[in-house]
Amino acid sequence: MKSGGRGKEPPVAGEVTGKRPKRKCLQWHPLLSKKALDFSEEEEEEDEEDLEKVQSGSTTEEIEEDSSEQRARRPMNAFLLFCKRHRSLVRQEHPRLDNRGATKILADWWAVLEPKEKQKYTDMAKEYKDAFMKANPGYKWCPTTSKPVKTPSCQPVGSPRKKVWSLSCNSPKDSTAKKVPKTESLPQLNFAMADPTKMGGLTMLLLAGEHALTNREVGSSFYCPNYPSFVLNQICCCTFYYAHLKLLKSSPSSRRDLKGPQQEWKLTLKAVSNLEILPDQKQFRQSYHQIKYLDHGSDTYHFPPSTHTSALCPSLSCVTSTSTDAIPPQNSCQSACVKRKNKKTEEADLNDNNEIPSSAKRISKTCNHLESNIDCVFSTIEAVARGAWMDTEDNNKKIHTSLTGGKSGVLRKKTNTKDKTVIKEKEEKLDDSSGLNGSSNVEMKGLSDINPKAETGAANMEKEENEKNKEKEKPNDAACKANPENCGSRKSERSCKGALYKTLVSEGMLTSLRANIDRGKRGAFRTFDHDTNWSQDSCAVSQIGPNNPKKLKKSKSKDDLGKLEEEFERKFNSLPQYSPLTFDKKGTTVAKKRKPENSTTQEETAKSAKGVTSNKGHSTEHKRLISLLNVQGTACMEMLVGSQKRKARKTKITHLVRTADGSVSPAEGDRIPGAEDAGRSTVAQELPAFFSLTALAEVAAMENVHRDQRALAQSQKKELTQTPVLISCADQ
DNA sequence: CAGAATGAAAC
DNA sequence: GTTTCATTCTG
Repeated sequence: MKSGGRGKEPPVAGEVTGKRPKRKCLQWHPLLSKKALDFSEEEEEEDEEDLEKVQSGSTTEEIEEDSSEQRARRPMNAFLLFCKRHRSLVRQEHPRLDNRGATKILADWWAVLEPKEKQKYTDMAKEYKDAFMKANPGYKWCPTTSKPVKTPSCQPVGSPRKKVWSLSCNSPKDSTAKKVPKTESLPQLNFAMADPTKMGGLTMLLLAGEHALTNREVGSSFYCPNYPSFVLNQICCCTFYYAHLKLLKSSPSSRRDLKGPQQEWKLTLKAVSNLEILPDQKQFRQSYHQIKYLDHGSDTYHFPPSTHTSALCPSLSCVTSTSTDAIPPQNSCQSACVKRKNKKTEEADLNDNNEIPSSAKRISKTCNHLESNIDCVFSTIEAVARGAWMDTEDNNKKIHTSLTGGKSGVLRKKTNTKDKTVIKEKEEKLDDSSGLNGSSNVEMKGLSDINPKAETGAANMEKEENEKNKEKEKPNDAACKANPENCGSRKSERSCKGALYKTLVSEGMLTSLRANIDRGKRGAFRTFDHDTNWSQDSCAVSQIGPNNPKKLKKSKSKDDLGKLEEEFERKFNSLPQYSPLTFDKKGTTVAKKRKPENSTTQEETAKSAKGVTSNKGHSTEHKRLISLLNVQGTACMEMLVGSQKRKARKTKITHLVRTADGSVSPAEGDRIPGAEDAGRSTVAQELPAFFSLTALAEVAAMENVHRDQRALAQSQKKELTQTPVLISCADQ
């Protein structure tokens, strides 16, 4: 029954039931519309040229006038802007929270935000919308049913996730359009650009990815299908190491004792497998930065030639030791390949081995800062692994087929990113033809100056990494493009790098990656730097941007576009970024009983109930969970007051009947007014006692009864282990 | 790919 | 009133 809901149906199904057909919208791009430039009254000449260039550059056939308008993606509303701006913060604050949980928190934050504070966002959203509407005069938010729908694949410009925006260039503060010097031509904001403050470790990633490709013959286990992320982690440990060896090797004081990739690979394996567990936070951090230095190619740090391995070991050992027990010195990857399914099972196994109650252990683990650090590396590595692996797959049909039956984790990414990758390749070309090549890099560099104060030297290193990377990319770039057939399937190192990077960006990997790194950092000195950090952070982040970037631009014709993108980016970045503390305070004042992790708890609540009811009975499991819910019942009821959640769709509501004992049971046609709102703010006051969490849980469960089965299995499994952790975290 | 949220627009 | 779809990204 939910099928008609928000799930994106194939756009082709023109007339399903009575509902509007869903269509895939193309990201709106000013270049898609002749009118694109209208909104900024004066300055369009040069842009027009660029426009034509680009349009002719792309395969023009797919851009029909009307379809382009129809396809354009909606501009973000204020809340979405807010989300985009703050999601990473939420994720920093709640590292264990999944994205949906983060969204909930964001909603809560948004809810407690004062109108004045929201204003900037609403203003900007309005600007976006206005600009958008000018560019797409007849744009229909919800496309009319009759229009023919095109396949999603025919997106002319840009990847699904890479957006270029255009809007009038007034600052967010002056909501009245047209304050800005019109010399600023069409401003464009590439909204999907990775947050410049989160671009760290790129070179590292790219090198790793490179290695994954170039050395796959050597490490034959690379071909292992069904690669669990754990194994990918392993691989990337090696990759990591290799990358740095390589760097060492190429340094002036190059060491000649390594001959060829084979030996290097062996050395890497050996190094990785012989590591000891060194869960020392300081050491880890140190090593981490050492690696960065290395990666960065800085001369300021030299490993003693004979001890470089041990110098690098700590970080590696941290990674490997968390992810696995001792690895056999040889064939570590191969053995690992069949060993474990994923990181989580992995953890479980570890816990079992140690005979520590898993919940207890998790609790302590969760609160362990060291884990944050490790996690951040894990994330990094995993991101690399996925990207690299994907590229490898792209590049090699053999692999592709072998992987087809692979595990969902890997596969998902693959399929998900594949067409995107193709599109991006296209886009890349397009950028070239329009002379835009490198603009993003330039922008990145410029924007990378916008570092929050929290950023330390590491950030600077990363900034420089970006520069370096920019230069590194060029030569191979040409090589890639020389071969037209390469588009869509990777053939060169560079394209792999590029694809890896782009994949990371498009998937938000870099953001989360960097967020993870920050998370690690923050975790390390959270106690003392938290407050000060955030107190100035909000606006400090924003202001720095505008100055530097301009100088960094070298390309002339793309200067405008680059500038514009930059302008948009700046604008977005200039949106206030509120400290989690702010919301905590607000939260306590607005809703007294709000708990830090309430959203999570609720989510878990629903999850748990969902999983349980599939059993059709009130198992002990069920009882446990219900009681667990009731324990927090009061608090949760209070918590619900704070946020104003959207009413559930009627079609999604399983109607409820209140029974004599006050519990709620589902019934088909007989809904008590307000029952559907049991979880909503307004009703909470009116029905304080009747709708216990048990009831809510059941409601949630009933509403989800028809949902996919695999989620059930998953949640059933997970809730058992994770619920206690979440609760405990709420208290910390 | 679903989904978590809010909001704008179109039914 | 209801539905769609913008955002992100985990499961």
